[in-house]
Amino acid sequence: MVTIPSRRKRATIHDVAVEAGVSRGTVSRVVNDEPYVSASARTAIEAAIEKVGYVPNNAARSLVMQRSEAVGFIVHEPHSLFLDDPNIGGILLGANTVLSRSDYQMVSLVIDSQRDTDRVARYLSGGFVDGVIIVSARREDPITRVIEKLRLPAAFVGHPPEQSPLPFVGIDNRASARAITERLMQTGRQRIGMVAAALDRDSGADRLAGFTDALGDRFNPALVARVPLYTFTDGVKGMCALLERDPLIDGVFAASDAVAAGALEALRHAGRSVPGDVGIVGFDDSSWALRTQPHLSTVHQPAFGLGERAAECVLGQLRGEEQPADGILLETPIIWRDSA
Amino acid sequence: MVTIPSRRKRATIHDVAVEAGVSRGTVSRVVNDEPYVSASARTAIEAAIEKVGYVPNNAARSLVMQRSEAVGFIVHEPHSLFLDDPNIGGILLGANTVLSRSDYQMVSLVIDSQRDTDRVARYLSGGFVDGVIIVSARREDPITRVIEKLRLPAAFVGHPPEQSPLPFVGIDNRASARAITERLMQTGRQRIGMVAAALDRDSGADRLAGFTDALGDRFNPALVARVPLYTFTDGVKGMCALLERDPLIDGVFAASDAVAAGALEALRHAGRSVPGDVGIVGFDDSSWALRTQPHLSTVHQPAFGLGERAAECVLGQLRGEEQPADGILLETPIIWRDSA
DNA sequence: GGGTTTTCTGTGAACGTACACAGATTAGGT
DNA sequence: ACCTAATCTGTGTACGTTCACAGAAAACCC
Repeated sequence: MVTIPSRRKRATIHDVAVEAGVSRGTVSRVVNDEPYVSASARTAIEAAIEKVGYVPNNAARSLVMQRSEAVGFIVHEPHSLFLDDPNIGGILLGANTVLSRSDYQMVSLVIDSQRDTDRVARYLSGGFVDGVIIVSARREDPITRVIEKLRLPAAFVGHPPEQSPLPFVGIDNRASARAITERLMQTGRQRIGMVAAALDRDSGADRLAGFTDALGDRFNPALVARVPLYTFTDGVKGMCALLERDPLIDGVFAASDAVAAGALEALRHAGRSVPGDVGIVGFDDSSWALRTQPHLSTVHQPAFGLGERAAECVLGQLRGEEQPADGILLETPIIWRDSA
Repeated sequence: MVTIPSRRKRATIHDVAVEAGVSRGTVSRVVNDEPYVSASARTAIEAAIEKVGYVPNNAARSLVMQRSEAVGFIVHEPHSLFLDDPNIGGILLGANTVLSRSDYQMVSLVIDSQRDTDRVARYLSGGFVDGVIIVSARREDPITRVIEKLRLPAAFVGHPPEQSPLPFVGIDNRASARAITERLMQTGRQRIGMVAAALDRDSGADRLAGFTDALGDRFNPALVARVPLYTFTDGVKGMCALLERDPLIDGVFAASDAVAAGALEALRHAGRSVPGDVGIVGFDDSSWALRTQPHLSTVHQPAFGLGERAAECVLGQLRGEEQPADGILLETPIIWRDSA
């Protein structure tokens, strides 16, 4: 009868040591290429590693080293973020680029339910990551408490959580909204409205605030349509509402590019030309901006840069450097295209 | 002089034991809520855990348990996938949903460079994950070899890697392309062309093959425009090429919804009406499909379902169940809207 | 050739947990 | 009151590394 070695155990550093006729210590030195190992020992060990198919066990390593060389990238509310938010991919890649350069493994953790929250909290607590980057749409995030309690090096991206000492990297939504609204006013529009979205989030509220800042005395509360989400369909609805309230409206600031695309659709339906009858500007400079006809004038959101800076912030903390208590705000250039 | 406990060491199970006046074993039983522990001990231990702020160390646990309760989700070529591929988010959420239900932590690993490939390979080797789901656009993926060598439970999603025994979950691109082309033919179109994209990938090549299958004798090689990527801009280019070759073209199968959106743009520019002059169908049923005017008739790709099945496949292997050697193909219903 | 430095190697302890085992206590049935 | 069974608890070992330390060997200098 033949015994089937259905699942052979993984080779350990000890197996390599006996195979090469040396001690564990010497093998360890070769694996982490430290000095003070003879040429003969080195070649023997390398051959042995190849022969037994040795790969170091990270769990054991991070247990004794007290670190994992990994940084978590937490995405909360993925339904809205992954499927609608065009920035998330850029942030992710920016963060990965920086972490990769320092040989940190980025692991993204998706939180999609209460169960996920608990599990991710356990994961973070368990020493599987040395730091964490959080992209959250929520003002108050239960995972924030866990991170604070663990004193885990962290960085928020997008906008800061309420009442949290954690550092963050973001953009100045209010100033950017003000800037692009002023630019729209300079085109000579007289009746400017806004489709404001996601007012329950900092970003949404700030964009509306920037809009009113820009209009000053000329602000007309009736020309603000409020919709729940940064989506195409909410853009359609919001624009329809504005047209009903003022058929002569000639300028619109949409809270996001997706909203702007929806507004464009509503205007087309209503027989208005853009930018002829109505000038419209968006926010994000996402892939939406070039998919519409005409292309959108919008505020560029430096997604990749946000990811990079967040990663640098976490790496800095890992190196023991003190980080600025205030958040970092990145520049948001205005991209002027054809829609206004 | 006051000593500042700048970074207090994390409490261990041993600290809890001392605090509660019991042994490590009993604490362990409480933490993993096993039976055979008295009510008094339990309350004392729970209080002690709270007091010293104990959180179990996963690295130590997975070292002794020889498993990590985590499954990797590898995304290769994120530039094209995250930013253009509308399916990735759905796959990710589907996989997470299933894994979450079994209390597995899903960790996504992004491969964006050679350096990343090596690091991810080390990460997988190191015992940080018990299994892996791979979403790759590449036919030949270096990470595949690593996984095979490690005998790590795995599942490919999208389409199978070449010459690999690893199980996969996907759709039948060829049959789906054939089906929707036939549906387009049934609308009475006489001169049907295709904007074929990404012919270096299985999906791209299969979609073209399905198209020629459907046309049979009526296939006209001149009416196939080949473009490199599944993108909007390539769609514009491809459609322009088709219009040049046959100005009377009245039906188009676009290799993806993004390509179809580009084609629509080109047709609008050329003054053709859709679906009046030209009928057009896409592939993916992505968010593009409802953003265009008119909405796209397309092949629905069950992204969420693909993720679910891939996760189930990996979980099955972890439970020791034998998996079907052949891949699993999911249904792809045709969604008929206004563009044809 | 003796002493000092440099290079190389092996050993034991530690990291924080789970688990098997043994021992102690309590409960249950005659 | 005794025996058996059930319940509860503590101890030692193992998981696979890294690191400090102690020696051994080689190299170098007067």
